[in-house]
Amino acid sequence: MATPSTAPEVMFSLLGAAHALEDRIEQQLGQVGLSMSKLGVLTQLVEAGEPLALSELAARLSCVRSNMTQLVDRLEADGLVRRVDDPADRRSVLAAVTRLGEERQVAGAHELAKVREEFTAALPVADRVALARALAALGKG
Amino acid sequence: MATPSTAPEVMFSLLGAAHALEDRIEQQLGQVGLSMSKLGVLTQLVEAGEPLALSELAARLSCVRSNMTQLVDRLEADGLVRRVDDPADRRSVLAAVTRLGEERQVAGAHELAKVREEFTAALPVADRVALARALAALGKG
DNA sequence: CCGTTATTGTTCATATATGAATAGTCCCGC
DNA sequence: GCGGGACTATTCATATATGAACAATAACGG
Repeated sequence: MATPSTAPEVMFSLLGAAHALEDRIEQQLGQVGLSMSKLGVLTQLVEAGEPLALSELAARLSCVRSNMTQLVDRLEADGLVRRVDDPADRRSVLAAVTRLGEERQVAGAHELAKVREEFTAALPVADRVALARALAALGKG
Repeated sequence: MATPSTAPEVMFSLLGAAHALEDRIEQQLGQVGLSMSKLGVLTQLVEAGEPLALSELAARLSCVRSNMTQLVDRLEADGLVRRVDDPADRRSVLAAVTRLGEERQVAGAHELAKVREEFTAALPVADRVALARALAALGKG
């Protein structure tokens, strides 16, 4: 017989594991004065290699625009990003990463890589493959 | 050769899947005027069968006490919970579930069960077992 | 062209969460 | 007994997130 009683438990295990992982990432990023949200914005800007509209950032990071307004407010207060007028569209406001922002992004990515290594180390290869497959199945469903 | 490039991806897949699942749960609970947090408190109170101190609730739900203060504020405003003095300890404040709160807890648990069924249906048995094993490995690490 | 529609960022209200600071209360060692 | 340390809930500041309402601007159809 299978283990029917594990079904509900697994869902909560998934939520719990993700929560713990998030806490771990936030803690690690906190060491360089970043959060997952802030690093996400900086990384998008660095990868794009040019200023992006707040609207575009919100779309890429899957959040609403009002959230990006506040996030960029805080990043600007931190000196990691600058608001720039969009010459092509007067409605639009672009976020440009600063020199300090670029440096911080590198530092943040490094901290994130550490957590990724921890994660990988804690998970035997067979389990990692199985986890990937299971999550893929969930994503399709 | 293994698939080294999947390692980082899996970590983010896990976060993404958990995020999507949480959104789904919140959406479903929203139909009966609840959130995960609120349902968590109500369920603890119903299962305990007696009023619990806010401190105890915070411990059981793994959050800080100031969060519980606010959560119980909102639950009280919703009429789902009542603050009661603890006769045995004047520092303590107990949360007592109301009749309406009990009814709502049942409704919320029902909505949650629906999501659990969806979850189970989206995940082939083999994947569910593999997922459980992988999450267990993560928890131990 | 010009009016309708869509888009953009911001503001506000709200929900959830943390952590520091505070006031009240309890309890233990002496 | 009582004084100091531990525990209680609350308040405040802050971070993150959503969604509604709004003003400015763009874009498009006729």
